[in-house]
Amino acid sequence: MRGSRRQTIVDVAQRAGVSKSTAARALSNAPEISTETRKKVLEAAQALGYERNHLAVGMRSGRSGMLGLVIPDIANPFWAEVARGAQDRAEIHGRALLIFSSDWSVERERVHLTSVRQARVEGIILNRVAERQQDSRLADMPMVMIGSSAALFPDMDNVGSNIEQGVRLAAEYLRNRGHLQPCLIVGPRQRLAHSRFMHAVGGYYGAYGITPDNLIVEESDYTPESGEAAMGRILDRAPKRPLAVLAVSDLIGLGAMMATRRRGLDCPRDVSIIGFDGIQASSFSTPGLTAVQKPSRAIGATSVDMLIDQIEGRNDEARSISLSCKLIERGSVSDLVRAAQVEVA
Amino acid sequence: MRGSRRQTIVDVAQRAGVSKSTAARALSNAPEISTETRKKVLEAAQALGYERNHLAVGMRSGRSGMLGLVIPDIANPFWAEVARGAQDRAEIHGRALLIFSSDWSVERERVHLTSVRQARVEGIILNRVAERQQDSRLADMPMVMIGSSAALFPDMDNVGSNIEQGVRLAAEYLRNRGHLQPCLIVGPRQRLAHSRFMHAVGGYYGAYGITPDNLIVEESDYTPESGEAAMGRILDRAPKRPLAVLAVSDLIGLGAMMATRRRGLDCPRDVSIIGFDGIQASSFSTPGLTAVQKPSRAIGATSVDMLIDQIEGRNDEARSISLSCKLIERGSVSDLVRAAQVEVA
DNA sequence: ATGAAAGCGCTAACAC
DNA sequence: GTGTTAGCGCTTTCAT
Repeated sequence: MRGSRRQTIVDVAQRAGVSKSTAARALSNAPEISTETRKKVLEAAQALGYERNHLAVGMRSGRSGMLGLVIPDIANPFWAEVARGAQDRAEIHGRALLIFSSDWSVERERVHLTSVRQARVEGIILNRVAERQQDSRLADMPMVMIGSSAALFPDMDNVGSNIEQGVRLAAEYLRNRGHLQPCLIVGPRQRLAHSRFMHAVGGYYGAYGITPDNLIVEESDYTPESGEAAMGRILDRAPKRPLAVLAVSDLIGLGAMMATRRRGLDCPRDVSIIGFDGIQASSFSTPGLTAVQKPSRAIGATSVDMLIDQIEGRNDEARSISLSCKLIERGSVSDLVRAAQVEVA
Repeated sequence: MRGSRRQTIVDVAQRAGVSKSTAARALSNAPEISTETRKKVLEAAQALGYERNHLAVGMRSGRSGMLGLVIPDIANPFWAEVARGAQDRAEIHGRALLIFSSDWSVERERVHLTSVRQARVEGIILNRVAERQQDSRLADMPMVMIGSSAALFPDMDNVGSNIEQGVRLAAEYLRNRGHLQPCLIVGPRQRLAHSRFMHAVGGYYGAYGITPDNLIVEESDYTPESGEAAMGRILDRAPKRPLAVLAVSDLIGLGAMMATRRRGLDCPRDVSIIGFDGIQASSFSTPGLTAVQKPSRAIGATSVDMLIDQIEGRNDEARSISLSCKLIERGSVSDLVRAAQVEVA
């Protein structure tokens, strides 16, 4: 059989002594077929080493068996986790995943979106970099938005982490340990994730009469290097110690920790840091980075489930799912309250 | 145009006032077409919002525009980097990437291999988990093997890191700093990567009259937890301090560092550790993990280039490319030699 | 340089 | 329950 031409359904049908369509029915587990015929066909397929041509299937039936996933960067630990969750789930639904990294570039995102559509994926899961108003070309096929940009598309299915709850988790944790007014290291200001984060922060601290203007805020890219630089600026601006920092991502928080050390300061004694992501790398620093963990894998898995629902025509109107965050306590935040009590005693 | 049926090449041809085939030629940049006609067709396509159906293209031409990538785990930092390298390169060649995680399971690998073949990818890049003798079904399409398993397929294109050179880099570095006989934490013994690693180790140390039997060796999975356990066993077996450990992966090395700390020992003073991977997470530990860095992205990129060469019919016989490793010096290895000199002085 | 026609491998109506 | 037939949208001879 090696080296010979690829077997088609016709070959299988011939060998099984049935018609093309009967073979097709047997191969696709159609119900209206006799057990005996099915067995014959399956045996023939097996013997021939037949492998269904999904291009042909997709062409005829409209079901290509593929889903598109367009994210900023597959090499970023957070997005890699999301991708893994999506992959596992897609496998369960019998779908393959076409994955693209837009690298936070609007232009690359556009190109990739075109690619997935041309590949005739059945649906697209997208973390949108271009956060402008809705692009009409996005509307005409099953699609699920993931991450913060989802808010811009209220009429679309979307799934993300519950930022409000996550921020509350972090802020409460800080507050319970005596850090009432943490500094913030936020992401790029033009990104939607930034306003969502600030809104959540404002919501929490507003109740305590603190507005974001009262807080020291520095901006950073989602890299440790940039986080380190931002922390440097905070240290310049805020000579008071001890001090606490809430970083919008773990990588940034980790960078902040390096800056702290580089200045001869100790984390958590002089500087407390809390991250936002919950990636594995944060468990390796000393101290480990206490962080709010986003439900990365679940986001990937859920987005696929929602997409399949759309594809199969269940789910009439747009759903918005927001998955809870968890706090991973490690050692990067000091407990000022306990310290004070000990001192008194 | 919204909501209406998807535009086909026939629609484009009609609007441009040419035949289907002329439109097809214009759209695929065929040379034998007048500039004027091409322009007309392109405009029509643009106006209609036409998007080429790659399923149909693939079906007719045999070029689906897709490549398959089957790796152990996209959420593993090393493999995520490989995937990113492959992705960027695939984009350049106008190909999309179908990515699967086998999770080190032979069964899942088999299933995924079937999936990519059914999707009619033009070629497959594979890190083989099942390391038995050659599977005949792998031979009949363009394929490049990546990682250590490649050695089992001498008649296939393959690309990986130069383990011998990497081990030499690590061993030499250790030796120069007075660590003449490091302990080893190796990966699962049944995996081919293990024998390759041990062979390289044997090659280096043989020259110094040291056989692997003289070395303390512990086995570990590619996780920090498992590495931590393995380090615990080493510490039990080897009471002598200071001591050096060469770990076969960064995640394992990082785990070893945690075990060291947990025992109240100091890295690098009591225990020196060197890793093998060069992932970002290793830069966050204290001390940072000195490690041999494998050329992960380059492996991904090169594998795609080789695959495209195969697909396009260049490259008659199997090539084996092995990319050099680099040493990333951080702080996890002590310098016994200098320490001794200082003492003397 | 362009058009007509065939057909890639499959599924979905429609017969029987 | 099974066979027949007609395409899905495109590329590719083969004419012209």
